[in-house]
Amino acid sequence: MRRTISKAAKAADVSVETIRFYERRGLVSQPMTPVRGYREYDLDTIEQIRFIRHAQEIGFSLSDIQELMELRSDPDSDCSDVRLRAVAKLHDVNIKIERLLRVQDALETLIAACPGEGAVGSCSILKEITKHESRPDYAVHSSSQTLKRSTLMKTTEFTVDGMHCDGCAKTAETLLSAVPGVRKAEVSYADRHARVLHDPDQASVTDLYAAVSRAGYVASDKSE
Amino acid sequence: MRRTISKAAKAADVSVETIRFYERRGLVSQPMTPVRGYREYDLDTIEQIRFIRHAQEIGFSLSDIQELMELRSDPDSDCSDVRLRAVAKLHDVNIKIERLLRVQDALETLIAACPGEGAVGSCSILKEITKHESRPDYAVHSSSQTLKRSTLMKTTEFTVDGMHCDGCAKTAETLLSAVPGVRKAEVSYADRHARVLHDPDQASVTDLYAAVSRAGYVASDKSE
DNA sequence: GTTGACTCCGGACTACGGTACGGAGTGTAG
DNA sequence: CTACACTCCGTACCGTAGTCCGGAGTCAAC
Repeated sequence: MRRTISKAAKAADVSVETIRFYERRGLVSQPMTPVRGYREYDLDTIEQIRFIRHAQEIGFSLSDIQELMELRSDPDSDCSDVRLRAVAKLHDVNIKIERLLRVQDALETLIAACPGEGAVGSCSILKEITKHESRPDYAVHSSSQTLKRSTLMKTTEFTVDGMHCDGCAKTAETLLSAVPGVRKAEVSYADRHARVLHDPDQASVTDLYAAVSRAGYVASDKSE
Repeated sequence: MRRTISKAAKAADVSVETIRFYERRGLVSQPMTPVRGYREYDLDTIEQIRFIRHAQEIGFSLSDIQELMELRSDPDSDCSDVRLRAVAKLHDVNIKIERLLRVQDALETLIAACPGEGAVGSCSILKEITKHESRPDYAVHSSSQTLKRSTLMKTTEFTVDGMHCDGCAKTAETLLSAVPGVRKAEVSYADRHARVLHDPDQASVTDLYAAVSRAGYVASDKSE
């Protein structure tokens, strides 16, 4: 029995439409054997689809996954490229978690303060939302952030431990560059050393330390 | 100077298009004074827009906010309705946080295991994603979940403390009903008592306890 | 040889929260 | 009085990850 699309879908635990969608997006290669108009699927394709679902589960978008798959099939690409993407994704996830924790906190506070009965006019939750002042954390359209750009740049140097190759150093550089306010970042694996040009008002030294520790490295003052 | 839409937008810190979008959605009332074709905005409308943005920050969707605003302007509605929505939203947020924490954990494990260099062929991250088995938590298209429906229902009764009105009881009921596997939930404020009809395979007693504790109430075995 | 299940394919639709565009009218400063 | 900024309105579009639809072709069993 030939493995047509619905068998493949069952095997990979997705819907037929999903496979077709992945094909359209170029995520999985269309099988090149349209025998009499029907395509046949090999185990390789099913493996690809499984890979996609697993990568999705750990937070990668379909575009990310496309890149990962290209890396996987390109013999010139390095494992550090993959690692870099994973670290970047972890970074995104951490940011999302932090934001949600703040939201959780706000909601819990609101709920705790609410008597749970009475007229809406005296509802403490609605009152709180109405009067609540936006904290800078939340500001999306804050014009001050985009305007304040004329501050002095500063170079900070520190020690980074826990790296075991040049790839790690590159990872750390990328993470540091991603911190808002960082203009330039150089990290040396051999010297266990980082040099960062940044606006201290936007990116504090603590922020820099946090960025490298996100990848599992340990930052410390170079004098230590 | 009359307050036209761009002034209102600046005052509420949103874009003109956003205000127009809210108007189309019926989120803010269109000012009824189109003097010579131009609409004028009063402070009330700006207050409404601010309310929307604040509510968004704590996780409410525009549809939620529409409901909240209707509640706010309806003298018959009760504060418990608002509380209910906040609790439901907190519930959503908690679920999102849990999911992200699992993702965070998975990524951290992957990154920690990665040497950070070498050919992609030997990349531990890609290997791990490829072989990784879906845990039931993650399963989205799991057919077993939708098919397994013929199990026996069971009624569980327990004590709920910490409620201070009938609204609280209603909140608890809603939360319990939202637990997958729960068919029916009754909570009495007067008796501090809950009676839940559920599929014990899908919704354990622990799940039920967790649901009510999410709203700040305390569940315990009725015999205690 | 016909019925029913399956496949092919493109295109439209879902939810969410906006953003962008184009043509016409209006307000105001120089 | 003219240029430019602003406003009105409807409509189309962005990204994300699919889902659904309809017409046409195909496969296998009865």
